[in-house]
Amino acid sequence: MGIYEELQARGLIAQVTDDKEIKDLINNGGARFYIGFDPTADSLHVGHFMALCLMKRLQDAGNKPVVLIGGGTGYIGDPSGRSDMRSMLTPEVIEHNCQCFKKQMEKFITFGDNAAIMVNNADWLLGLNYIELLRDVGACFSVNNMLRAECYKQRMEKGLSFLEFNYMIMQAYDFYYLHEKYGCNMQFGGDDQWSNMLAGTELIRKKTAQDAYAMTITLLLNSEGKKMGKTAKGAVWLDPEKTSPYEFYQYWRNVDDADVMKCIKMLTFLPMEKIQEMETWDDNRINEKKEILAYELTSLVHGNQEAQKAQDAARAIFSGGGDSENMPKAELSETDFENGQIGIVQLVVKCGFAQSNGEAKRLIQQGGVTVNDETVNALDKKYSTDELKEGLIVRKGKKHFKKAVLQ
RNA sequence: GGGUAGGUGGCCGAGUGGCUAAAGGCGACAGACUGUAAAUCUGUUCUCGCGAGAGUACGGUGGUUCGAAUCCACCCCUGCCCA
Repeated sequence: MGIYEELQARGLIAQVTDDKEIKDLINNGGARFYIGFDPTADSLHVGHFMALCLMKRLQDAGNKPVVLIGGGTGYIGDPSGRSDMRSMLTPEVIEHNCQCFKKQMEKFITFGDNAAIMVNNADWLLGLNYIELLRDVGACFSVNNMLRAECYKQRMEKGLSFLEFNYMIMQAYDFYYLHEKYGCNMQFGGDDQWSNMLAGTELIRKKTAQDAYAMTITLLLNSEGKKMGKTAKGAVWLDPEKTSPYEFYQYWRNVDDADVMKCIKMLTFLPMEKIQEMETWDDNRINEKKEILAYELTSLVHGNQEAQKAQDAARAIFSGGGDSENMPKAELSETDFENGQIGIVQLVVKCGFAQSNGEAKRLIQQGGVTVNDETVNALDKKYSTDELKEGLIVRKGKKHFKKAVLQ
């Protein structure tokens, strides 16, 4: 089974410009492909993770990846798949984000002379001359066609600035540039990128009369049709400082029943035979599947050790074992105490279970807070430094645990 | 540039001088039920305060008024129509 067939079997392929050519290209390791990442935040998230996995799969199959960091396109902001206007990022923020991306990716993909390379489109976009670009590239685009693109249609009602409208041209130019400079013949991306990617293949055809290809991967949607990888607090990040390995594990451990197999197929590197076998499993093994999913992904992102720790912690907490060793910790300092005591409200806030005192109080009043397995009802309940030195297991609701410890 | 409709809490959206910290819905959080699932039901959902209460808030800045999300002026942003 070639890589193309594997991607297909995993349900990853959404749209392709030419399935025969692409199959041929990637199955034989003939693709020099690129995927772009816009530096809109200081860490990669699950959406990027899918793209990175795809990159890894293709690299393993002998293809050469080009990681494109959108240091230049970040100045514009992609309107695709968004109903609202993007806020403009400052140059400092963009630069910072680029650096963060780079660090995280280096852990993931093999870079080197004969392996993947990383480029930043700021290097060629920022110095462009407007008039030259208009004559050189702008002439190749039909506004009529652009307006017909799905990604803009949705924005026609809400408003689309010229700045954002140009994103497609910049992305197309990237593809053209990489094609010329690095012989890049393919682009991959999320399905919401389809219009932008097509624009690139067309630009290359017009400028060079050569063919280039594009393929999009299915967006990871849950059974309700919403993008996965989002929590109440925002995205699920790959940076352990922003989303701890335990939280990361728990996110996947808690996906809907209906989404488990899809996630395993699309995100993990488990061999297809194993996955096919899992699909025949009895319904009552659903939790086993979820554990596998969570473990596999945590291990990919944070390493085996962290994955094991997260799994141990989760098992200890939910199956009643007493081991609180690997439980996420909330570390307190002497300054959190008053007269050698800390109130339950402060404790809940310190654990990150509530944003404000008021929220913490509501939680307590609703019976949502448990300390060492005892529901706390009294708002004025206090704990001593001695108790905190021992460590208290604070629980919010059923699933959120922290071990509060005084250092 | 001209005309016109708008900008309200995380989102959608009502409100058009005091009874409005602002209906309703969605989302989120908690409780019950469960399998750390879904669905359902109940409660909560700006900040501080045990509480009475106080503070901040309806694009921005000023103003009118005892009192403004609501009225006026100017500004910023968005849709639509005309140029």
